[in-house]
Amino acid sequence: MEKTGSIKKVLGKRIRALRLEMGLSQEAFADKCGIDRTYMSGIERGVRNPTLVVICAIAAGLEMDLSHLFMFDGCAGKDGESTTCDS
Amino acid sequence: MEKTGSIKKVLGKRIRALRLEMGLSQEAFADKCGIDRTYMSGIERGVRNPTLVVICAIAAGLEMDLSHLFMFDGCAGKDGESTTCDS
DNA sequence: TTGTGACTCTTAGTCCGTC
DNA sequence: AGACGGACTAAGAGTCACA
Repeated sequence: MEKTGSIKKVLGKRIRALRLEMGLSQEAFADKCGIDRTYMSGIERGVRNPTLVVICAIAAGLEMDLSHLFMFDGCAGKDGESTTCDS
Repeated sequence: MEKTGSIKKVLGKRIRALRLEMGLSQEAFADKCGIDRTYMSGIERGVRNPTLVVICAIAAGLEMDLSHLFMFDGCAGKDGESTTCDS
């Protein structure tokens, strides 16, 4: 395990960007997700490796679908080419 | 934490369905993803709570994008309504 | 307002089996 | 082929004080 060293960072950046779009502080957002502030900090910085249920809670806090949360860049131009994981 | 009791089951079913589409056995697929046979069994049955990197490894094993892995049903009919987590 | 190290407790994840 | 259990090690969950 622990190839895929970057997915955590990529997701963290994505979460942070989305949080900022909502105009929430880390603390306010963490609270909304039911997660500790410092834990959220670690996730955004990509140093934590959250589990499915935590990711799901974050998606809920973002009021967003899980599939949308993982649309990092090439959201949906054609069909099958966007974020094939592991950078 | 541990609301969202069903996301694990939903994802597990999705993974199993996709694996079967590929015509792989649980063991062969687990091997392809680089994770343990029994662990994969638990994930498919929804009793395990895999981490981001494991989910990513599975997506890679499915030769599929993470965002696509989480498109459970209403893939993209309208816009914002498909799998808003936590059933 | 956020980053970070350290900490406890739980669980992710592996490996051995049996049914 | 896959469900399920036990035992184990590594790592995540969740929290704190402090910068």
